Amino acid sequence: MEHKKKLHSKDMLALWDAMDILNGKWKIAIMCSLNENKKRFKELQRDIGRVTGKMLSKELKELEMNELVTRTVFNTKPVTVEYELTSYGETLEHVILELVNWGLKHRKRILRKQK
Amino acid sequence: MEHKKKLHSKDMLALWDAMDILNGKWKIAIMCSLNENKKRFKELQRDIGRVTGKMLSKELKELEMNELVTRTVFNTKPVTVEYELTSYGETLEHVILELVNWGLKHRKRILRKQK
DNA sequence: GTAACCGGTTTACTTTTATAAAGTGGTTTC
DNA sequence: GAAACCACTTTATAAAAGTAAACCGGTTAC
Repeated sequence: MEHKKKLHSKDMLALWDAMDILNGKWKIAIMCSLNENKKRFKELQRDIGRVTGKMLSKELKELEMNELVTRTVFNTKPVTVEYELTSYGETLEHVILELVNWGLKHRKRILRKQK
Repeated sequence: MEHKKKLHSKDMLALWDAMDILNGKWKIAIMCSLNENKKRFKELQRDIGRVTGKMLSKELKELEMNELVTRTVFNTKPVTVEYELTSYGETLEHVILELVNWGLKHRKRILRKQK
């Protein structure tokens, strides 16, 4: 019976936290869009497509709460609101790239099977 | 206006795939438990705790479908069923560790704020 | 003055996810 | 023969997540 390292409960909590923060249908799409460059509300909505105002607003609030995104209001008329990925938000890049890498391998694997 | 690399739609699909596979309240817990060593249904249930039979069975089926876990039935009486992480399942370790690392940093950050 | 854009919020609804508890068919233990 | 374990499945319900569409106050363009 081979034994590999078991994650401590502290690690498990950290894992839940990370998953929790990434959870939500549009969060990753939002961060990927903002990683390109900062955007306004409607710009984000057009860029992501299919997302409703309600969902975009909800997920942006959650990202803001976790300090992954900043929201800046300018006193133009009509008001301009800019969303930007924080430097802290950028630290998620490694995680996201790992997910992309694994996902790409997974897709290749699936395609091989279908032939 | 600084431009960073934008993820291609292919990468975005891969990202959705990966998130999709990790999605579900107990999936990561199951894989972490099985990473330690293979286990039977009730062993898993006791190890994870709080998970209902229905959920465990559902999530195991999904993991099996994605070939991350194998299910082996032995003709003992009563039947023995063993779940084991596949070598493919083990390739998720990098992803999981990235998530753990980020989560740990995140928790430290939160604690600093609370002082 | 009316249509359209901005950055949302509200309402009403559907879908998905998760829970708790009981049941199933078989086996072993006493 | 009663209780308990195994690996589940079924039923019924509740909570969470997501959607579609209308609405809001304000501003600008025609």
